[in-house]
Amino acid sequence: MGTVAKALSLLDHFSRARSEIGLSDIARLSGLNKATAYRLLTELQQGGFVEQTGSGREYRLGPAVLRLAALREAAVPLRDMAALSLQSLSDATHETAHLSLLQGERLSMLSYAYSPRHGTRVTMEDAQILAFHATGSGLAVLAFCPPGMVDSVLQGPLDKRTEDTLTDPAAIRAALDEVRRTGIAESVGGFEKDVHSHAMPLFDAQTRVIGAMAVAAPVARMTPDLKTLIRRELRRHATGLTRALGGFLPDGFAQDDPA
Amino acid sequence: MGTVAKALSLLDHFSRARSEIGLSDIARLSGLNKATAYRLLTELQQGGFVEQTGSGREYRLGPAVLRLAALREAAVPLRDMAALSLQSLSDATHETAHLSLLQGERLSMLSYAYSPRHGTRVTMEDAQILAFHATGSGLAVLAFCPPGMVDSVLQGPLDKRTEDTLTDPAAIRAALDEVRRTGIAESVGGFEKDVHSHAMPLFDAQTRVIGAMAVAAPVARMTPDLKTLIRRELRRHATGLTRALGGFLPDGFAQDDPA
DNA sequence: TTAGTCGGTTCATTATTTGAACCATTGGTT
DNA sequence: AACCAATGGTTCAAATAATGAACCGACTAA
Repeated sequence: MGTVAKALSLLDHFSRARSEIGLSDIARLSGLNKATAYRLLTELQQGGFVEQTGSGREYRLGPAVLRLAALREAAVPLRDMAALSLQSLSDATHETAHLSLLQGERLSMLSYAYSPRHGTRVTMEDAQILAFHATGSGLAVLAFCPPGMVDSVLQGPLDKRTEDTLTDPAAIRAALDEVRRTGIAESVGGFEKDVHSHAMPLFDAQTRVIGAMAVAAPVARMTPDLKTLIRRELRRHATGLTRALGGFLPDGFAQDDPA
Repeated sequence: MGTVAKALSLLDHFSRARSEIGLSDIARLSGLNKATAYRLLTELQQGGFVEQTGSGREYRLGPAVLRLAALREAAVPLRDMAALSLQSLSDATHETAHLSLLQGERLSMLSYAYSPRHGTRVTMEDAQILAFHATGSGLAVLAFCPPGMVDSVLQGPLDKRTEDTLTDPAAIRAALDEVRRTGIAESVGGFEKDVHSHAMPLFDAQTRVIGAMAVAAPVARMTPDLKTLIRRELRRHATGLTRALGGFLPDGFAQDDPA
């Protein structure tokens, strides 16, 4: 791993749950020597990517990321387009719609939209990391990843989030075949016990998968009719967003639900 | 300069005007060898900080910055607080209010608010970089920087943006003394010919300057009464925001306008 | 054809990163 | 008060990674 990659990887240890991390902790978390972590943090700090808190001397993400995000948004108004598309999808299905992006070997929530229709709904946290094997979005993305990355993910630890989580690599590979056949991934109770989610991958201009759009509904509410509606709308919206971003579905991508 | 700092500095060449940059260009802009730039970009790309466009093979900012910005916002809701405060300041003065943050040795726009009162108004671009010597915000920040940084800025090239821009280091130092005396910086026509701006610095918990809040009005509209109003409201809002962020004004900071 | 780009790659030389050990402080325990 | 185990930060010889001139093949324009 290059020095730059190490420095950037330090940033990955920040999360909603841990927004401030001390030097020794971050060294432990990253497996780097304390002196190394210190030097890297100092360089990140000079660039404004991290800063030290007033109270303790802990580190947290700095203001530079805000500036870059503003520029990214201006260059590629993905977030805005995603927000529009998700709102429309959520309105059409009356369920929670969300969108996640593939970043390296992680899948993270970008944005979501709720429907006001039902009192109960699946709630989301943005910037949350989604497990590949336990979520519809994860399976949708994995099904269209380079084979090497599938291997790498399946070799990693596969958390058994609920009793219904798929953790057997062979079973997961079978699920991926099914996703490739239909173009849509389903996960019932794999992440949260009562959540039924459908997801479809999104692609860039080289037909590489960049993330997934999904609809999540309470298991109790899922009926054959709702399922049909969700699949149709999800397909329509995800295809539209891929196109809007300048991307293309890969050749042979399943265009219609099997009859 | 460390390798990490070099990599991060590549990201600084992206702007609204240049959202996509080719390998050779970015090597030229940064003064790095093409091979070096390539390797750094590759590492940044693996981390999701840049990505290559579909059409050409040019680079642009990647999705990782969005995720980090979301986390930064969650950890330090500065942007939200700033937006509220700016709106209030703009309502009170009926002019454009804006806020910039110091990042390393650059000052960049975070956010702004317009007043609907007047047809003509000063318009802003966010993530814009502000020159220290040519803007009210820049002078406000510089007046409270460590001396070393003032020297470093004054040694750099001082762009003559308009015929009224201060470019003589001695004149600038005199202006900084005045800012320290009153707590508020003024710049008339230094950045854009017809803009009169007032700015006050913002501070963190260690009383280090972190940025500035400013009000920009057309020169034609500036009257003694408006000036008094702006100075009073700016002082009130900037002090309030510094406090809200957990910061403190330095000892001896001018609390009231000289009589 | 020629000449000048471009993105990307190679490899011997060189300069940077690395990490064990070391401070000086701090906060808790006995 | 003495002690212990943390903390953030620093040092320097040894190990490793970064560097850059030259090169490649693919384009484009003249």
